[in-house]
Amino acid sequence: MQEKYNFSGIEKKWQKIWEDEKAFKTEVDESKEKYYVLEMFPYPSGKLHMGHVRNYSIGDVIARFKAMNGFNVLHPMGWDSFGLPAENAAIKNDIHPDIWTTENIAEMKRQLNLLGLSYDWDRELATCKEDYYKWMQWIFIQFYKKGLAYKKENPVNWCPSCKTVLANEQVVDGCCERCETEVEKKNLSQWYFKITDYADRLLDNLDELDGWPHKVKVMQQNWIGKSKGAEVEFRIEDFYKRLKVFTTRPDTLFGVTYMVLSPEHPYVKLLTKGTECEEKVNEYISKISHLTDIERSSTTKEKTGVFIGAYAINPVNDKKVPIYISDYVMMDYGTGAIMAVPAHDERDFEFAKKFDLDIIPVVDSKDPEIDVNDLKEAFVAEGDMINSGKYDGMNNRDAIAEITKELIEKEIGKETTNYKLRDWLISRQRYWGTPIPMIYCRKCGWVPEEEKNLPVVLPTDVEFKGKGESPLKTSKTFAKAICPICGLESTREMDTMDTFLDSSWYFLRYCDPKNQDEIFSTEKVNYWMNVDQYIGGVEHAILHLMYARFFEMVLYDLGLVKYEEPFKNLLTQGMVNKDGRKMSKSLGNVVSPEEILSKFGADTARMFILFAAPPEKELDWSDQGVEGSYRFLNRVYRLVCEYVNEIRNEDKLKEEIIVNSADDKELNYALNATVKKVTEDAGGRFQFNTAISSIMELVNELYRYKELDSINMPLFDKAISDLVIVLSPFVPHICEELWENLGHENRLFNVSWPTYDEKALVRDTIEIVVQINGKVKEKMVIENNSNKEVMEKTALENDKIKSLIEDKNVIKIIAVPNKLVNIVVK
RNA sequence: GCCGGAAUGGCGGAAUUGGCAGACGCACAGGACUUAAAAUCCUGCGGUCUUUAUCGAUCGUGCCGGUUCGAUUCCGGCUUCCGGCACCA
Repeated sequence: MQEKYNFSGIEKKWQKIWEDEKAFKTEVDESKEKYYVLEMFPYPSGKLHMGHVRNYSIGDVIARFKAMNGFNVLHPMGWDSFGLPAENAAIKNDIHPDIWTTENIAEMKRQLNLLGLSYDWDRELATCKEDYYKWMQWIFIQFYKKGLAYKKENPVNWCPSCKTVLANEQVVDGCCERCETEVEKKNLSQWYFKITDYADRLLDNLDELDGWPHKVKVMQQNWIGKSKGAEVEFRIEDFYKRLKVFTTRPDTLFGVTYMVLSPEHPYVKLLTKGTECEEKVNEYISKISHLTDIERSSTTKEKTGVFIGAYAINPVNDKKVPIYISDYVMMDYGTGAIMAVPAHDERDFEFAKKFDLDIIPVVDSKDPEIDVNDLKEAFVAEGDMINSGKYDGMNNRDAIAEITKELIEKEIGKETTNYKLRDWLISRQRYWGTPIPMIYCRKCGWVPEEEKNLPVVLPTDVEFKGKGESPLKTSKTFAKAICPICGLESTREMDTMDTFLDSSWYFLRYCDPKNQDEIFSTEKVNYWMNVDQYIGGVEHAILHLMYARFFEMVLYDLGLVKYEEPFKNLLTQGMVNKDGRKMSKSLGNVVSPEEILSKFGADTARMFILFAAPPEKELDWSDQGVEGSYRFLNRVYRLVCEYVNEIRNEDKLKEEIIVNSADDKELNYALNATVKKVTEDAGGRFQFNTAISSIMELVNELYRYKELDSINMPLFDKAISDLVIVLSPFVPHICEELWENLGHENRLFNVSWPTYDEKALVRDTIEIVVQINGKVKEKMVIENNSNKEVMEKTALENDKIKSLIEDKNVIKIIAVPNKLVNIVVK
C-alpha cells in the first residue's frame, strides 16, 4: 500500500469508479424502506461557493449513512435554471440565456462532482428545459381550473432595476430582495395565485411539522399573520353607505373618538367631492402618493392626516365622531379603514395627541401607578371595563366576546379573521421563465392553452434590451394563438412565471423525471414522497418553503399526491463565514472551494466543514482548522497503511475475536462506543461534529493500542475496518481507498453499517465521584452496577472522606448508581 | 415596538434524562527525532492561591435571585448579541 496519502489521485480514481458503475442509481424497490434526502437545488450561477459545499456535504453524509443502513435512498440533484442572471447576461454580453445557462450547468456540475457526492445523476433536471416547464404550465392550468389563478389590476411592487414586478415576499425592507433597489408601486394587471385560500392550512399544519426548526415555523406564522377580531359597521352621517372597519379589540368600541380611512379608500372621493374639504384632502393624497413605501411605513415618522368633513356614528352609543384620512392606515389590510381608540392603541394615541382629539379610556388599569384618565401613552394591557354602559366592571377579555355577540345580534358586525399573507403575484415581465400558458380571446376572455398543445415554447426570435416589457413581445411568432374555445385568432400572455413556481414542485418530478406522458407517475411519487430530509439555507424559510407547501396542498386536493406536506424533516444549515463575517466579494474574504479542493482535496474540505460546527450553526472558516482536518486524514491513512504493510498477519486474522486483556477491553470499548456515538449522531441527531470527534477518539485509541507488545489481531482488524466504515459517509474517497487496501472488493456504500455490542460498553469497574455537600472531594473505582449500599459503604470507608467528615454530622447520603455519592454534612 | 434564538477557556465547540464543566479539534508552550527545516511523536494548557514539585485549596458556564443534596441544564427577573416581523388596526 502506498505510504503517502495522495488525495488527488485517490479522489479522481473513486469519482471515476462511482460514475462508471452508476453507483448511486436508484429505482423503486417495494421490498426496501425508502429514504428521500434532498438538498435545495442551486441556481446555476456557474460558481460553487462554500455554502453549496456545506449544504451538499451534509446531504451526502445523510444519504450515504442511510444507504449503509439498508434504506433505498433517493438523492437527486438538478438546476433551478430559469431566472434573471441569465437574462442580464444576455443583455450585457449578447449571449442567449439558454447557452449561458447550459454552460454554467456543465461547469457547476463539474465542480459538484469534485466533491464526491452520491447523486443519482440519471434523475438530473433543469427547470428551463421544455420537458420540465411543460409540466409547470400543466400545473398552472390545473390551478386556473380550480380557480386558484386569476388576473387582476392592482398596485404592485415594481423593481425598476430588474424591470419586473415582485411578489410581496420578494420585497425586503421596501427593496428588491435580489438587487436591493427600492421598489416602486405600479398599477398593473397581473396573474395571482390564491395562496390566501390556504392561509389557515398553511398555518395549522405547522403544528404537525415536528421535524422542522422552531424558528422557521415561527417565521411562517408571522408571515401568515393571522389575527382574529370583528368587522363593525358604522353609519356615516348624511351618506348612503356604511363604513366597515376591522378591529381585534371590539371591547374598546365605547372608546372610539374618531375614524381613519386609508387615503386610497374609495369613500374618500365620494365623501369629499364638492365639499369645502375636497381641496386639502386632495392635497394630502397627492403629497403622500410621492412617498415611497419605506417612508410611508416608517414607525418613527410623525403622524399626518386630514379631517375630511364627514362624521360617523358609533353603533354602540350613537356618538358622532369625525372621520380623518391618514397614511398610517393601509388600504390592503382589513377594510382599509379603522375605528380609532386613542386610549388603548399606541398609533391612535399619537394621532389623537397631534390633532387634539378626545381620549376616552374604556379599560381601567389594575396597576395603581397608571391613571387611565391621564394617560402618558396608550394603555394596552388587560383590565376591567369603564365608560362602557352595561359592560362596565366586566373583564375586557370577556367583553370582547360579549360585545361581538351584541354586534352580531344587531346585524352591525361579525367575527372576522384577517391575514397579513397576500395572494402570490406570479407574473414577471421577463423572458427567461416559463411562459404563462394563457390566451386572451376578445370573445371568450382568458382561456388556458389546450393541454395537448403544451408546452408553450419560449421563442428564440427575441431581443434583449432590458426595457420594462417582456422581451417576448419582440418575438414575431409568439403572440399569435388560436382561442381553444371559439377558434378566433387571439393573443398569448406575454409574461412569464416567477421562478419560485418552478422550485415549488421539483422534488416531485425527481421521483419520475423522464415521464413524457404525465407530470409523474402516482405510483412512483407515492413510493418516494414525502421528502424525509430536506436541507438548505434559512433564507428560504418563508418564500420557497411556503410556496412549496402551498403547491403540495393544492396537488393533494387535486388527488395527485398523498401527503399535504412535502418535507417531513427540515434542516436549515448555518452560513459559512470568514473572520466572523459573511463571505463576500466586497469584503475580500471569499474562500474559493476549488482552491481548497486542489490544495487539500474534497475529503479534507468535507471533514472540516462537518467538524467545525453543528450543521445548523454558523461556521467560521479557518485555514488552520482545514489543516487540522487534513492532518487527521493523514493520521488515519498512516494508521491503516502501517497496519496493512507491517502489522497485519493473514493467518491470525482467521481466529475468532476474543477480548481478554484490559487493553483489549479498552479498545473494544472505544470501538463500540464510537460506533454507537456515530450511529446516533450522524443518523439521528445530525450532529456531525460530535460524531467525528468520537471517531478521532477511536483513532487515538488505535494508535495507543498499536504500540502495545502484543496485538490482538482479529480485534485490531475489526476495529480498523469498522473505523473505515463509520468514517466513510463523511470522507468517502479516502475510505474507499483504505477499504480496498484492506482487501475488500465491494464498495463501502454497499457495506452494512456496523452494529455495536451494548455488553462491550459495560465496563467491569467504573469510577464514581464522592461529593461532600455537592463538591467533588474524591474519586473511587468500584465494581460496575454496585448497589447504593455498597457505594455508600465504600465512600464512608474511604480515608480521605473519613477525615473530611469526622467532626461533622452526616445528615443525608445520596447515591446515584454508577455516578456518584453525595454526603450532606453539617 | 412585537415574536423567536443564543451567550461555556485564547478560538471552534462538547456535556443527549438535574449528577465529575471544558470531550474532540485549533492556537500556544516545552520536549523527542533531524546537520537543519518540514512532517511526525510525547507532555502541558480556565482563573487565583499554595507548594521545589507532587498533593492540595478556591473561584468559574452573560448578570441577579430562586428551587434542589446537587443547576451549563429547571423557574423568575435583567443585560448583550443575532434573526424574523413591523403604523397589520
